[in-house]
Amino acid sequence: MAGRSHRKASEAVDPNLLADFKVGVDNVIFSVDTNQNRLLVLLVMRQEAPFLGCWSFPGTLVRRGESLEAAAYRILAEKIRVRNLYLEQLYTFGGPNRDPREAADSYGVRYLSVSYFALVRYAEAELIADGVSGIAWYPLNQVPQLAFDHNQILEYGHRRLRNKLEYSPVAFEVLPDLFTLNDLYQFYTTVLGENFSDYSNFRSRLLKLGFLADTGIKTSRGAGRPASLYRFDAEAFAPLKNKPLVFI
Amino acid sequence: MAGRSHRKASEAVDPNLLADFKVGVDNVIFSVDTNQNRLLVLLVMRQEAPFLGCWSFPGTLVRRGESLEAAAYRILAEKIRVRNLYLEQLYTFGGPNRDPREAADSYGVRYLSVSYFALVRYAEAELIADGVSGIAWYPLNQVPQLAFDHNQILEYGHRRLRNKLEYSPVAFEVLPDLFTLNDLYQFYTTVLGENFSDYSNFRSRLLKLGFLADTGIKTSRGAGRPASLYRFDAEAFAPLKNKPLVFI
DNA sequence: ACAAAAGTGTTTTTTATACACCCATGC
DNA sequence: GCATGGGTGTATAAAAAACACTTTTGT
Repeated sequence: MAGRSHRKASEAVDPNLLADFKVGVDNVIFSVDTNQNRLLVLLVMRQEAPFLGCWSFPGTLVRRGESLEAAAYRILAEKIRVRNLYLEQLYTFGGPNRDPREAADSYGVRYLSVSYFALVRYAEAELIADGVSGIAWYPLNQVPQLAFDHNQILEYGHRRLRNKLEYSPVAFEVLPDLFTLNDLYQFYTTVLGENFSDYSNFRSRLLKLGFLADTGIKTSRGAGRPASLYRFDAEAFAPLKNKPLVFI
Repeated sequence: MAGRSHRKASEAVDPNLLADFKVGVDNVIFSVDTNQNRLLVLLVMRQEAPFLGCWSFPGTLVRRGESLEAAAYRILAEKIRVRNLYLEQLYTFGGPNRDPREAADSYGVRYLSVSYFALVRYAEAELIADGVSGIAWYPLNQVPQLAFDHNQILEYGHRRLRNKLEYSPVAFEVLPDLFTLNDLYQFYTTVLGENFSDYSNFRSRLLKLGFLADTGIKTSRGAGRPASLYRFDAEAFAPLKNKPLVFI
């Protein structure tokens, strides 16, 4: 066992063995376009090497005195203005050679990425285009080759979204404040796949839970009977918060 | 918005603003003592400052060229010999001032901890006592004040264990190779709490799933009818792998 | 009038829950 | 023979799944 010959002490005696890191934070920001039933992810065009001109997640390196989460909020605020935001840590990618800058630097600085998972409302989210850097919502099935290992990070984020949808009310972080039950259903099907449930059953199950308030307002989308607009009632949901498995 | 005045470019122009990190890896290693029905976690006594003499999770700093996971395996192998090991990333804690060494160093090196969640079999796990450092299994409800933010990490790990128990077969990573259905039931109750299910129902549900193979071997624990020893049949489980929600 | 979308209800099947009861062993 | 833990079965309640049907709009 290689580690045994140097044991604990070596780390104190020969600190040169330790890797030096810069820590980056990358945000996988999801949203949904209710009108077109498309799941979206926010990409920005890199303005600097490495991967100049490549699409990537909005990211930044962590500054002195700054917490990881604060860094995540910082780039987010640089790229997008939102009223509502859901944010949680996703995963940490830290293998050597995941960032080409490592090779160039003979002192062996490593780049580690702590990724965050975010949900915003499409209509409320105002992208901050500074005229220089590209920024755009991409439908999930049209995401191109991304910088670094960001395609892998996206995989992770997508899986997290699918899982969270089943047992937590994250859908209401992405949907507009007022939505029809069909909007909600369509969102679930686009994320979870066609055959997750019958609309009629989905509908009655959700309504029975009692945290969807009918505003009485009707909305008409072309032909057909107008639908009621619903609102997520956080108070009514509160008692169910720690109960397992409420959706789907 | 403070970030706006320097924007992206500042990071390249004034790299002093970036924090320099050492990255640590800490393992939350769980096991069960089937005989006493106790959920255990592995702690080691710190041999150096800071928190000298304090109990903590086995951890190490990541070396040059070493991946996070490799570092996790490395300390694990230094502290314990196992035949079977389940390991996955848990969470990354990286706020400033989580490590007292940061304050001492005027150059502002930060210490970030990527925690890992591990499961091992108690009977097969051989602790490596080097005569110098303390190492011990602690029942979860007797864990003392730990070094750094390790009590918080433990919280996270415990929650992860509870969740995973419900939808994945991790129990069989901690239980001995051969176990009685009662062992399994007891494990679930100690982790999930008394009232998660009736024994009889738990039993028939699990058996119906078809991946528990009865070896026919009987074992007697004092009085009462001897119990059958079962084995987890990975092959029979394979087709259920990606199905949601199989347990509890 | 009729197609399209919204919304309701009913039937069937499956799963969960609560127990009651039989079985094999040690003392 | 009886206490102790192991193991089986059944009756009831609840939830999931399938699907038929009504209602309200636009054209």
